[in-house]
Amino acid sequence: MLDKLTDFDLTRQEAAVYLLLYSNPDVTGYEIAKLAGISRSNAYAALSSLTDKGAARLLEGMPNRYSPVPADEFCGNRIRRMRKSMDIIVSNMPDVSDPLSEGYLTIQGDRNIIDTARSMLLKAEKRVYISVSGSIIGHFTEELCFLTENKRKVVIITNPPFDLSGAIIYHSNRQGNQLRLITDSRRVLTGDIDHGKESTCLLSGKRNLVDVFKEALQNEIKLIELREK
Amino acid sequence: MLDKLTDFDLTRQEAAVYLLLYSNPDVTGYEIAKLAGISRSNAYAALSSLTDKGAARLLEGMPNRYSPVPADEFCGNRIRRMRKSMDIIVSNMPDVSDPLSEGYLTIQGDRNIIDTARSMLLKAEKRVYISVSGSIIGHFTEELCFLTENKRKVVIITNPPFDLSGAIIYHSNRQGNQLRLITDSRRVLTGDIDHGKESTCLLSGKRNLVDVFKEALQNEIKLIELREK
DNA sequence: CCGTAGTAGTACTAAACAGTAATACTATAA
DNA sequence: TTATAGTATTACTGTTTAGTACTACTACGG
Repeated sequence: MLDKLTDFDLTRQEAAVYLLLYSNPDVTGYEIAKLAGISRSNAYAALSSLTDKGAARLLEGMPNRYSPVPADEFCGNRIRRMRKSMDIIVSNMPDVSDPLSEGYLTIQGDRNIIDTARSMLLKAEKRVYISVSGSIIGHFTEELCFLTENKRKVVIITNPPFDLSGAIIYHSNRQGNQLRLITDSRRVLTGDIDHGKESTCLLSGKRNLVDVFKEALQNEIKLIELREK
Repeated sequence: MLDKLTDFDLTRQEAAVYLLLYSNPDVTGYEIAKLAGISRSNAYAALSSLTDKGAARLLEGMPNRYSPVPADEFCGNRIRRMRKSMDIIVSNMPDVSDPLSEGYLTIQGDRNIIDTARSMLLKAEKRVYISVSGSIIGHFTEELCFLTENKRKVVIITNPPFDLSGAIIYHSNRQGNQLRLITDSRRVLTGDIDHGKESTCLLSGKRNLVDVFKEALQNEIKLIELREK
């Protein structure tokens, strides 16, 4: 929980104080210091900072008391502000040329790989082939639904149980943690995944590489079909 | 622009490097150091960090080259992650008791005041009275639209020109930067605004205070109506 | 072949700043 | 006298920024 709150620009101590406010609304700085086991100077500093950041409210009086701003409100405000910043950034950025047809980009870490795959899926215009284990496919449920709802051809190879209305699904008792994703026969993302920060994938738009992986996936599908007879 | 990017967990140096990648895709760390006027050790550190954070991609080769992740993708990923964190935080938080009927909360800073007002507006179930200058009313356009679309009674007192379909609007050549907001005859937010961090407002649910401000607003409306005859 | 210049990358040190931890002090209320 | 309330200050640790030093490689001219 503290970690999640640090995503919203709070220091660990501020996050701890915020959580304390939640279970003890209308407290004084002195009480917070005692509850948190931190010095009063830090408690007052944290409360002041929380108030500035819109996570707490001051009930002025003698003594001053503090209340938390509801988490959905505080977090929602922060996210909305970031959306605005994003709009400003995106509208001020030039278009970036697409490097994918020139070579091979290395994507490291599960998080970045999953983010990259999501982005590819959302930008797909015609068809998508994805082959990945059951533990990973769940990350893409929303994007795959979006695609099937928008009449893209979606072919999925994964472990049972997995179902998705509108998609063509091949069940395979695949071992190992490999990801293969092809979108619009133009981009491929492939490599190992589910190894935390150590996962490494390759992202490319090179036509020959795409063709090689398309053929590999088609062969995988044929083998599954043969096995089902 | 650097400031906006620091909202997305980049240091200022990383943000500067990211912007450089945008105008110079497929560069080496050595080139980045020269363009940014920073030491090569910092350039490599920044590029490594940007790659970890999902803002840049590595084109492995001799030498290594780097490309930016498109800003909408990078920022979108970050915001999505924060939404997830928000969901976790919100679902793990107990309901917080409402302190508003007990006293007077102090809200400081334009940003927090506007955020608080937005929250009050979105939670309004029946009617809203708001009196504020034209330079501020624009912050609430979206929320006010939402209210009128959802059949809440919305009464607005502000400077011309301002219009909103479905709301009752009284034009007033008001001076000074005062905000008065009453929602559902139960909550009031009032004080000065448009003074940056120095603005201070009071937020309360005390019935007598709400009644006093309701009467004050009704009087303001009567005066405007008389003037228009 | 050697020397020079430029490129590529990493290891290390240092200053400034931020976050955390703590002490000391003043003032007030119970 | 004790507890509460709040601020000022110092110290330590970690991060960010700035920089130096070093090794290794490539290209080019003499």
